[in-house]
Amino acid sequence: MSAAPNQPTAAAPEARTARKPRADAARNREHLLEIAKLAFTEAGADVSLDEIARRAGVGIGTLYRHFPSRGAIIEAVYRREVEQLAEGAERLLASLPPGAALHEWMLLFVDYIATKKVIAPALGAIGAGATALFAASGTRITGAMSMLVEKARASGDIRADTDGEDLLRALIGFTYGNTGRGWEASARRLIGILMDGLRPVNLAD
Amino acid sequence: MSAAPNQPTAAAPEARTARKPRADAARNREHLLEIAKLAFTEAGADVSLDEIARRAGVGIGTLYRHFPSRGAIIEAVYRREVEQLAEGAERLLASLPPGAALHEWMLLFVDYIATKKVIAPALGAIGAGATALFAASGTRITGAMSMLVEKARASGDIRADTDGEDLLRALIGFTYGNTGRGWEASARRLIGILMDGLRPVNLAD
DNA sequence: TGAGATGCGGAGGGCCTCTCCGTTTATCAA
DNA sequence: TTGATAAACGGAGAGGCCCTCCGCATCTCA
Repeated sequence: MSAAPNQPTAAAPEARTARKPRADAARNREHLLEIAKLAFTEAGADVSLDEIARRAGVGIGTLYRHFPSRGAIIEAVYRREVEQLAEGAERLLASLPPGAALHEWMLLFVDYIATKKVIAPALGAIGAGATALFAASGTRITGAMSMLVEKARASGDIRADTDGEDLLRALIGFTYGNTGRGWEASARRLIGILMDGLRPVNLAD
Repeated sequence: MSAAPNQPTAAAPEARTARKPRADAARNREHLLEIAKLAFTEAGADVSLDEIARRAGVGIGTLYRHFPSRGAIIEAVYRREVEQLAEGAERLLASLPPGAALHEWMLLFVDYIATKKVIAPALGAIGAGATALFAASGTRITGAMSMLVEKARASGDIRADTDGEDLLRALIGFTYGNTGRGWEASARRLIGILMDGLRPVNLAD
């Protein structure tokens, strides 16, 4: 390969993502992920990709350029869920008192589990890499939870002896075994009770 | 229930299965399960059913009469694995000293996990009932393990303070997290070490 | 041994995944 | 502003898979 400089003359603004994603392409990609998540949760992990493309209002070719296989789009949806959940912690902390942020974030967690439940089997079928993917997402989520708990303890919104990992285990317990219809409502109720229990001991009472 | 005798005149040999499975049908069913297990473990849980039928040397219609859906055959293979593992405990106890039987059975367990790893994602996709199925199989396996440990303790082949559930947890630990190539060999080595550690304390040493 | 029940095989319909390529559209230099 | 050009779009179609259906073969029992 010769070293022909086929780059543009000026140094392009590299700070975006890679080089220059066309505007419509970025929009379509994001929109596809949004629609795909809805489709997966509503109709199960084996929705046809034709249907996702149709619902998103794009051609099937467009879907396949962005996600070259069924596994790729499932994995992308899952990654996006984890990312949104982790970012949600920071967003909530910026606009709410730490205790309320923790409460809201645990409710977000219920939605996360809802999609994870649907997607996990399909991801498992992909096989290689799925374990590593789950491990990475676990770390990301543990980190978010730790940050929330730390801030809420520092502000005195929750008891000083609260442990982030304990809380995460409780959340998993609230959501994981439940298979019946109302499991999401049940989980939300339990989160409310848990938050009540986390209130610091009030010496004035 | 009234006692209307719609049975054949003589008391038929009911001990087989239900009423009268035709010989060739029973043969085909068993053979299909055997081939299906091989196909699943070799080529993953998404082998085409056409291929399973072809490998088994029967028509696709035959496969579908015995197992009306993809889920049905996967579940049947899994049930058969559990059953063979549980029966293996009794078979081994009948032909070996209890300690050796326990050792051999734990090696069988490695094979069981190997197929379970492949099949679990596909079973998960079936959704309803999968949880109950796993629970039932867990009970069956725990029972087999308890029996083996009890006999081996009674005969003095292993230490008297051995706990069956501990051993099962150890086995799961040996096999579950491992995803790399050589995990089966590793598990077998660990089982050997575990058995060494289970030898009763020899006062004469 | 023969009649009827039971099981077998595989062609084919319908759906799904993924590829390929002509057409459309965004970007950028002049 | 205006072309020129590279990037992205759309959808027809190939190939494969799941499952059904039904005429034929085989087993079972009187």
